[in-house]
Amino acid sequence: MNQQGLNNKELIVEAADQLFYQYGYSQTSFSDISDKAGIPRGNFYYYFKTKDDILTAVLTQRHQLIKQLLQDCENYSNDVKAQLIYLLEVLLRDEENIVKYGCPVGTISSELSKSSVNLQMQVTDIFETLRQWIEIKMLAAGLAERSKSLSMEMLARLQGVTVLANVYHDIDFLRQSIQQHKQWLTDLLNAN
Amino acid sequence: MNQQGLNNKELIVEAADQLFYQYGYSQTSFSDISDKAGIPRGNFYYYFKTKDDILTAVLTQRHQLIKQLLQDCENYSNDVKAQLIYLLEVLLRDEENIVKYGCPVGTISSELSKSSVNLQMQVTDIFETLRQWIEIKMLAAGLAERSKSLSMEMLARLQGVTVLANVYHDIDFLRQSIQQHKQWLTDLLNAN
DNA sequence: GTCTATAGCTCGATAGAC
DNA sequence: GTCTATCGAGCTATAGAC
Repeated sequence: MNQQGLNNKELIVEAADQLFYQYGYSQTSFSDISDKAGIPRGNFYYYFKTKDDILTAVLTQRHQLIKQLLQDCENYSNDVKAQLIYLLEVLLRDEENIVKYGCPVGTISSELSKSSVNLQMQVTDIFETLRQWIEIKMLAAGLAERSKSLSMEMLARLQGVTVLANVYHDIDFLRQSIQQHKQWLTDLLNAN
Repeated sequence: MNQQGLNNKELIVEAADQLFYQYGYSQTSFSDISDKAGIPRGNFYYYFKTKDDILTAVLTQRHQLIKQLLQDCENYSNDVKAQLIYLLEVLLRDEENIVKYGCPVGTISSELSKSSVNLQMQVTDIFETLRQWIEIKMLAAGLAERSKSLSMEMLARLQGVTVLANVYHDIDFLRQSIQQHKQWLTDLLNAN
């Protein structure tokens, strides 16, 4: 256990999580991870058999984080509109990194769609967790027959804004788009 | 010159273009390119000094293709709305590959934002060519003060839809979203 | 211009001492 | 559980014959 209360396995996952986000999965080597985690290379194989196993652990951690954020939204308010708007803020809270490296889930999805089919499915699961939560909220707001397509539309808007903010490294565009998205949600939910 | 009338340099760029799209830049090796192009590895360095030089040539080719597509839109119609709708169709024409590998410009942008800053700028140029063309069309449609933000919004929509179609490998979602996007354009331009 | 051979390096993964 | 040493494969890039 170190100062943050993480054991070696958790230290490896934490270091890998950051490096995979900043440099991409295939561009991150065991040496990079071991340097950052402060754990010798050879030691890794006691905890993980392959590099893919490390990515699986990282993706599981990101999935858990998303579930936690959704729970935070539930705790934040009882009002569906407030919950959805809060989700926006929470997901795009880390503005600087989004502008620099894109969406932590969307970019790894993009990378994996060009190589590993197995791991790609794990990322789809994360999107599906988010999408289903949004769909349920749309249902609760009385938008029954459009709930599925609206959940997809909301995710697509988020991803699109993130990609462009990353392309142009434009934090102002990101902020303005969040405001527009809030307005879209407000119009959508008030009209019902 | 081969059957397609391409010289060796063009053959390399063509093979690299496809492989970078399908497997990503860092995941594509010289061997992969040489196998596909049918040209020995060592021969590459007569045409390109580094792997980055090949990517630069590929990005230049993709940029040229986008410029050609925009010219096709100009030739297709004199009506701004028809031109913008035609652009949508042209950009998302290759449905199968978009669902499998994402946007050829957006995904390389995502990969490069995690590594090379120099090459990233070349991708931003491609986006900027597209965006400026759209902005000019919005201006021509009488949407002067919103033309810049509308051009960004249109690109963001396209990217978002592409990312989600790729995440879910859902070609129907892609098609439905194009229809929605057309409706958005119609409402926007008719209201003015 | 075209090709073979290979240098020099880094990679993911393993073996085995402690 | 922890660590060092290292393997074998693959990588980008180069040298030099033809």
